[in-house]
Amino acid sequence: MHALRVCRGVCFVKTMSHLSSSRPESPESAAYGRGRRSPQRSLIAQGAVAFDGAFTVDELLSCVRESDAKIGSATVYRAVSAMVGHGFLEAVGERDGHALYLRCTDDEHHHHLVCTGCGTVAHAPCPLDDHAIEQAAAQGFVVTRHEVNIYGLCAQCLRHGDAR
Amino acid sequence: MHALRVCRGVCFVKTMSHLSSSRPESPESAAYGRGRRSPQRSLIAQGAVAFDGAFTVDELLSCVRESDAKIGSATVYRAVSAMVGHGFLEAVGERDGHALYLRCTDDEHHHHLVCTGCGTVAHAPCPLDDHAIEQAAAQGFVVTRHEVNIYGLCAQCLRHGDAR
DNA sequence: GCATAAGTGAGAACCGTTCTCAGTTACATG
DNA sequence: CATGTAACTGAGAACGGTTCTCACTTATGC
Repeated sequence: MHALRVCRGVCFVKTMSHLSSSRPESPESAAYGRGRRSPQRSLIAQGAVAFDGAFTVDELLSCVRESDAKIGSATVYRAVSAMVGHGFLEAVGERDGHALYLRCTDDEHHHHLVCTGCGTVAHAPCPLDDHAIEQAAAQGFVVTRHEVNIYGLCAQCLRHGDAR
Repeated sequence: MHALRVCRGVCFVKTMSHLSSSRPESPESAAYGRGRRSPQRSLIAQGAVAFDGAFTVDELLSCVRESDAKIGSATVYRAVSAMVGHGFLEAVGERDGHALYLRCTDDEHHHHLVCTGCGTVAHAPCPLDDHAIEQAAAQGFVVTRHEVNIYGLCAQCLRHGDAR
């Protein structure tokens, strides 16, 4: 696998042998399920894993283009939406009108606190506790879906004052 | 222009004498602050108040067009964003890619549970309690902004099964 | 191999929203 | 009341992130 370069402070040189390809239980099957494998989708999954914070499709695209300059944006959009569909990626809000995505390996349900400076992510417990759900029920509602997007600044960005 | 949807069951015929106009402390000053009054903005504020749930700009536009067929969509977008700026309206998520807005008179900080069937809204306490903020701080973050969008079905829509 | 269905790349289309621009109008001021 | 001016309006163009289309390629099961 070719070394992909830095994307938003993420060093991409980590060896990713565990992602190599066509192995029955590779992370790629986690990313795309029973879908077909392609070199492009491999690169895209690797790119997603290499970020250790939230990223936009644009950022992922630039990352991936360092390895394959001809990759199309539609391909990345399709791959991202497939990965979201398989629970490999998660949507975590937006920045300047661009959707933010995140690879999170923690299985337990929780939310994310995204640094608007650098995309670094911290975990936040799901605030929709029993009390909140009961309260909704008391008003006759059944909760079907919720989004909790929390934005802030990480310690490092606070020091440098580079909020976005 | 784009397909306009039915006014989501809100009847606009309610008399709104309290909103009439040019009164020093009318709700319109709450809607637009020190901005100039215009018949269009009056209608738009009245329309926003007439909905008793969440609505999209499109829906508000159709509503307002029943009183003034020539009103432009840009005018409604501008008025809505002015009202959001003055805290008269609140953004409460989206439905099918259309932003949802809400007139909420409760001053205390809280969130909203939007029925995806009819737009009816229930209150939900802000889940970002001290514990969550402390937990963020422990990870070096300062929280600057949060969005909590909760979607569900109200009792009535549950009965009729008309989820969207 | 071979068939075929899934994936790809380029670029057009989509569509909610914002911008531009010329015309109108509310309103402060005298 | 007249007047100046800055805010507002309406029409339509532009914007921009995302999705769709279509012809082509290719992974994969048989």
